Amino acid sequence: MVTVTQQLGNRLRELRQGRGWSLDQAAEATQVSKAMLGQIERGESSPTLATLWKIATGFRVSFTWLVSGLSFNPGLLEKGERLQHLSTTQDLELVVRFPFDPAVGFEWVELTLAPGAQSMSDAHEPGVTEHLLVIQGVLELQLDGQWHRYETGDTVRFDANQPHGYRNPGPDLLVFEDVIHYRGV
Amino acid sequence: MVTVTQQLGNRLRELRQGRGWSLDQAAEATQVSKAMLGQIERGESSPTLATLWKIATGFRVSFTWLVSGLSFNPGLLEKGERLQHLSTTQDLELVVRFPFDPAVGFEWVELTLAPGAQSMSDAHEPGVTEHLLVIQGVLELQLDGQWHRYETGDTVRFDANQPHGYRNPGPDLLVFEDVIHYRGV
DNA sequence: TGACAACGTGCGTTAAAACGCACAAATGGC
DNA sequence: GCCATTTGTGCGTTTTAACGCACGTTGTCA
Repeated sequence: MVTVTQQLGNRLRELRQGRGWSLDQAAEATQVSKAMLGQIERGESSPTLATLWKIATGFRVSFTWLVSGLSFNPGLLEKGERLQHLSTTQDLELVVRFPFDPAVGFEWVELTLAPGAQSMSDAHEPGVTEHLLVIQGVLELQLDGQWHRYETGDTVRFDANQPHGYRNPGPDLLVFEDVIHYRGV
Repeated sequence: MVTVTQQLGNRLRELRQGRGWSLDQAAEATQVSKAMLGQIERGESSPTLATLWKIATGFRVSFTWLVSGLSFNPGLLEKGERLQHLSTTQDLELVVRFPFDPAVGFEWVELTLAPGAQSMSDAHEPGVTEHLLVIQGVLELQLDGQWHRYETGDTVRFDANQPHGYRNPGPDLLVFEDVIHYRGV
């Protein structure tokens, strides 16, 4: 598990050593104490926006360049390590397979609906696209006020910027995967 | 004088209100307390990298998008407001006309050398370019081990990724402007 | 118009970023 | 081999980010 602060630390250390600067020199150039710079390089501190800006300025590097490329990198996932049961009612279960990660721009959830269960959703913001894959049972999806039927193995993609809903007509359990992509990149 | 934190605050408030979210909703989505979100929006707080990341994640927006476009904006400069005398020896003076700003990628300094004074500089990092304009006196510039002569009104641009030096052959005072551009954008 | 809920801000507390200083290891002459 | 300097880390203090709670305001519906 490599955290964002560690990534930034590595990047900063490479930048500094690539120029042959000592922590003292970097501290003078950036007006950030060398103790703090050392902690940031070691990933022991989560710098504020102000200090990030001072670092970028001191190194004559654009702020965007300094922080670009940072990504939430969970590394290899242990089996089921990050499963999160967000909401559990009697007839609906939502499991987060992969939580949202700004680096990839989507989240992956799995929904399980008991026979007869129904889940309605209001319109999301523009630019949100859902990708569904039915794993088990039968899914009925409402779009434009009309219900569409999908069976095991079927896939469907739709713009979530509209009211929509899922239901399980039964008689079996319904399980489907949902990869939700958000626009902001 | 619009600070970086204020810019971020405005951006965040637009993002939140554009979605019709309350501070409570945003706090639940981002796992950042609404008091903190309020302070950030008002530009009263300089959030850490970790909270910036949580905000981007909660809003389903890439981190880069959230912080891109931030720029150091000093607004209209009062006459001589930001003059900084960085080093003052007997025969050399350096005045910072415009400190480095990541938004534009350069800094503007003015150097004054007494007659006979000389200043040698090691190679900078690759991608650094200096632009000189002689205001007063005669400048001699060393490049590739060879001295070149420039008089009042002359201009010269060179790659600073090499040892170079300035000297004033006299007999008058030498004054020249130096716009130093750095690559990282 | 009064009651109620929702919204944003202020306040006191806690956790942690940031600083200055000093120490230990590494480096480099002479 | 020894001394002087430099480089990075650890420590105690100060500053401030971040939190939970409560208050004043605003708008809405009965």
